[in-house]
Amino acid sequence: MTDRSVNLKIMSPRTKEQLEVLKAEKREKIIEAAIELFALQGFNNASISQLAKQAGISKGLVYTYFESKEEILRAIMHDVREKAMSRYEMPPEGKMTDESLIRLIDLSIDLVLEDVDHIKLYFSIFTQPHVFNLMLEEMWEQAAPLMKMFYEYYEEKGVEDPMAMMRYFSATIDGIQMHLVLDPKNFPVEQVKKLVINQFVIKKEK
Amino acid sequence: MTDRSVNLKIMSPRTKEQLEVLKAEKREKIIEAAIELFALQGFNNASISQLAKQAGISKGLVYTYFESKEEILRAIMHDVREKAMSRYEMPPEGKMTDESLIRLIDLSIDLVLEDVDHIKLYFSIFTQPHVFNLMLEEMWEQAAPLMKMFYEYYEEKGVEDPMAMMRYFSATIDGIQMHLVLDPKNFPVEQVKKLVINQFVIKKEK
Amino acid sequence: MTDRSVNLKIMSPRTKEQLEVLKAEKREKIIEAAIELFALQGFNNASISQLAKQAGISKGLVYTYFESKEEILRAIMHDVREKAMSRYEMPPEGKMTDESLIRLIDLSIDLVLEDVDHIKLYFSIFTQPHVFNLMLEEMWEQAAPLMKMFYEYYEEKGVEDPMAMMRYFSATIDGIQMHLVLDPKNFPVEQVKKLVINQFVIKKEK
Amino acid sequence: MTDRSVNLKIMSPRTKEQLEVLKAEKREKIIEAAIELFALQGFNNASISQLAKQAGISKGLVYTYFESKEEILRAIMHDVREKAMSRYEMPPEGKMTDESLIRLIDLSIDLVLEDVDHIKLYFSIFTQPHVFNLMLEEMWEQAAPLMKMFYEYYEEKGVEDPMAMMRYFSATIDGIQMHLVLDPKNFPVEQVKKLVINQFVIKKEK
DNA sequence: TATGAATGAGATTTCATTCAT
DNA sequence: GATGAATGAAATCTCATTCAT
Repeated sequence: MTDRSVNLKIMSPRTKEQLEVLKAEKREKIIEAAIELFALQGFNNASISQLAKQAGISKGLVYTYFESKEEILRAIMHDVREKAMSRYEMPPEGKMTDESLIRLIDLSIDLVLEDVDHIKLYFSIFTQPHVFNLMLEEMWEQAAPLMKMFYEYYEEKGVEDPMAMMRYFSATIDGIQMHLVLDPKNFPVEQVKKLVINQFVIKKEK
Repeated sequence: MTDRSVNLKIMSPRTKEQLEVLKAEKREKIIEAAIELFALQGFNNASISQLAKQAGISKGLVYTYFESKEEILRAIMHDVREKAMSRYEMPPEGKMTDESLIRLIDLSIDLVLEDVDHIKLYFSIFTQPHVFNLMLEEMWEQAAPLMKMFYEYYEEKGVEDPMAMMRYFSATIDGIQMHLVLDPKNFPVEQVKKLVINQFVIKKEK
Repeated sequence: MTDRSVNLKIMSPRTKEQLEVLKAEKREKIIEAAIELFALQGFNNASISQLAKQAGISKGLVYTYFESKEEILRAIMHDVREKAMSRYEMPPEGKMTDESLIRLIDLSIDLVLEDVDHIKLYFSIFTQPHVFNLMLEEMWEQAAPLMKMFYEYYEEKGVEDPMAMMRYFSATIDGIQMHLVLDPKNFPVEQVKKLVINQFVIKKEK
Repeated sequence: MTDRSVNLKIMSPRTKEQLEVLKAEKREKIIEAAIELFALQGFNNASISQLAKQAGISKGLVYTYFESKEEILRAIMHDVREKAMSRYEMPPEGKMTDESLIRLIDLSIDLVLEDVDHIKLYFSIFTQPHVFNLMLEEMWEQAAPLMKMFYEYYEEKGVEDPMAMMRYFSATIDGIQMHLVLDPKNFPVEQVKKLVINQFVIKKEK
């Protein structure tokens, strides 16, 4: 007991920033472990015990960084979206161009391949009724500006029903992402990319 | 035949046929309740207690009709696929035609609309890691003949990469079904149908 | 419904005795099934469902013949003792003789061999604390006259401590019975019988 | 070093050694409670709830120390045998002597008297069909060397059928132990010991 | 900050017993 | 008498969360 208190005395107090960084790092560690575990076992079937073991810390410590199991989930979901969005450079002046659209298609497929675990989890969580309702609003908020751009893009290209086209496009992308997650090894990524671009990037103006 | 005959009436057990019918009916009742409950709460979060209450029976009785919670799940999944397959008339001689393909597209969308609850459940269950693995094999078995027909269809139409086209098609359909489930009211069904048909039904042979 | 009631009318009513006999027979059938089942699975782990199936009747019918699961147990125990006692011809004038003692030793071993199932059950039930207490009194009542005879027998033979001898004897017999039950095939029955007789039947008066 | 040092004291987790000790102590506490409870109610009829109450802990905690109800049982059985064996000093050079045999007889009776609860439980568990089979093998392994010594002992003493004698002896001891457990207060221990020694310890070589 | 023992609510499942038919 | 669907209490076990250290 005394030994330990002596050790403390010689440790210089950390600055606030250092502490913040440490905290963020440990949070990240827990999230990484959670993604792997939840993706493998499902959210409900994975226990905090397992998570703690996977992260190499104690059960109790998890609750220093997260208030509840659900909060871990929310943090993961947030991260995934954050990461995805940060990679996409929004088209200048809020106007979708052919090039920007092609980049988006590329990215929406590449992101899945780079991180199948995250996305698999994303799908499995996301389709849970209870979770889905929690996130719906936040998603629409994030997606709204992009949707608007699509609409205007197809409108300008003279597509008959730009709204339907936009919906069709986003459904197609989600379908491809889902299939990628379920069977990333055999999916013919490059050929499908070409087919998507062929269909949804409209080269000639009317 | 009046009072006396009443006294003589044997209180006899139900016949086997009666029991069979009653049993099937109650099973159906439980399944219906389960679909609604699981779709609302997710499979894991719904308890047998809740299910029993929803079905208007006692907890214990559930186990007269199903051996475990998982068996209820399997029964539902089986029903969904059964129902879907039973509605699709396979193309004659195992050869996909334009008309047959159009019917398939129609049906794959109509089925969802007719029974959003079932399909929502199907998606939410299906994307659970553990469940997905359980069903993968069974699904491929069912899907294989259809996939073969697609391949041959696109091959004959002179499509450059029939395999990719087939994969693209099935991903697209799944994406649309997912979006339908998530937002059945606002999805522009008919317009999207047209777009799908336009893209995947190839009218002119090369 | 009508058919069956018609059939009833032409069946002549059974006499009371016939009914009694039928009832006793069905009881016996249930008991036989119970012995086999309980001996195999243990009393607690065997369910009434299994018992009914084994006996070839319905669950509900069991309760026409027995008030509870425990009553079945008591009936079995009673039967076992009944059967054992009925085979032993008490010594005349309540005085134990060498011959009578030899017969008793023989019988106490032969009975086990003839019906290992019953006795195995008897041991497994009997050593359950709760059951044991229920039966203790009844057993002493039954055993008391015999014990008295042993005591007088050893007293008359001039044994130093007849009470201890009597206790030793009954413990020995129970030990042998237990071993017989646990391993009836390899136990050297005849030789052990000889050893027991040698020790506990005292040929020469003092 | 006074007030300040108090403030500095880390609320640190217990060291591994401390935990090990505490854990072992609590395990022992649970086992003690289990023995008492199981001996009183029987293994099957005693519930984990009752056990937890008896041990003064929560239901859940039982599962921190034991994986299942059965494991508690195995732990008890193991302890009983362990304790019994540890008290018996095996005869030197693996050769049974008169003195060693007398000590064994003494011990096999004294052990029961010292710990009727354990042994009562042992009998009640042990005669359960399912449990008995689980333990048979382990028991024979433990008993085999002793049995061999008995055989050789009686062989050397010129006993006619050493195998039968050995079987007879072990059955007798078990019978006595059983009777001791059932009625420890009135059993004439010392006198019966003498009778056993008289019979099974053979003083004169042929 | 870090630990993991402890809690207690709740989940799934079993089963003796009842009762309408 | 005979059936087995139905009940409901209770059993075993799990786990998110708390808290003393």
